[in-house]
Amino acid sequence: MTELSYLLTIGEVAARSGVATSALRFYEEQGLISSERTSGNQRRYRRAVLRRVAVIRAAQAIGVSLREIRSALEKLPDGRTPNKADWASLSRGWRDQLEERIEVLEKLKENLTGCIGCGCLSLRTCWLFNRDDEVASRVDGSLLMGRPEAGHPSSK
Amino acid sequence: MTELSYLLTIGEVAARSGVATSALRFYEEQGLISSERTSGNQRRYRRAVLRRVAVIRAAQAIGVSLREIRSALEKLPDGRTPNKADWASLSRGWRDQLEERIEVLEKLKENLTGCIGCGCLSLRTCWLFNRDDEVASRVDGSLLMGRPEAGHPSSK
DNA sequence: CTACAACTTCAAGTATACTTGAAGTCAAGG
DNA sequence: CCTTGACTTCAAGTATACTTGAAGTTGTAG
Repeated sequence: MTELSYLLTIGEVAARSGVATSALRFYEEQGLISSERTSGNQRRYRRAVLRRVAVIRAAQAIGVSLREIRSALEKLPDGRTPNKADWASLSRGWRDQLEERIEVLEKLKENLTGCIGCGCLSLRTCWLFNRDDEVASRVDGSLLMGRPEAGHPSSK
Repeated sequence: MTELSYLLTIGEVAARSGVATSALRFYEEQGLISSERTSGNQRRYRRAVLRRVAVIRAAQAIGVSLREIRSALEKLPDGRTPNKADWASLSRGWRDQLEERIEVLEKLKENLTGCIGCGCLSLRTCWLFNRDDEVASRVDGSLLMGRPEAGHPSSK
């Protein structure tokens, strides 16, 4: 059951995943990945960690925070590396976020393009130049979200 | 030329733009917006600031940093609020970023969907489960970027 | 066996984008 | 005039996601 083959050093994982060693240690500290130790206390990773790191980076690209990623990974029975079925269920949830995110950006793109293309900047049709009052409350709400990261807890 | 009408207080701008007063002061500190002062040292904004704030929030939604937004706005002759033509040139540049961003996310979505739909997780076709070596260097490069915000200056 | 790269921990630093709090001032209604 | 909410500045705090540096240890090639 357990992988017998070759355990990877942190440097190898870094090289193969493209993630800095400091980031890998950070992920471990945050409970996103795990490792075994040699008698001399050095980390040794199972190959599966590469998949796990890939999943983490993919989720990050979607805009999922490390906290959320950890939660999602923790929900896997016995915290194993996502297999086919696990990944399917993980990605289903994240895909919704991703789709929403894409939609927002597409909408924004349409607006940008529209504003340029049709010369609509008559303060009549362009949302950017015509959102003074009614639209105001929507700004924090959903339209301009996309990044729940730094700062703005949306006027908590 | 100059708008005569009614100057807005910071509270009014906050209410109408949906941006907190603290954020507005921060934007001013960062040179993104400007204001006049009353004899009693309180800020008074021209209505045009609402457009400018909208532009800022839109750009942020695309993923442009405040630093970059400021640079872009500074390039406008005499630092005025973007009018039709200005906004066209601003958005042209940002639209490219936006399109790239959308493309990355679309690609990721295809991968997620594909992985779920076709049961391709044979470690053969799925990029997520098959990127160990060759793909590694691409991770920081472009594929998983999208957010140059917090932290990762990509192994500076 | 020795050199040296790669590893270890831990504290502190960095960057972005704000928010919060303290202490005080201003403006407008009653 | 007085109250009160909105405003002022400035320093410090918050959150995320890491990176950097110091000081010491390990693993392996020669």
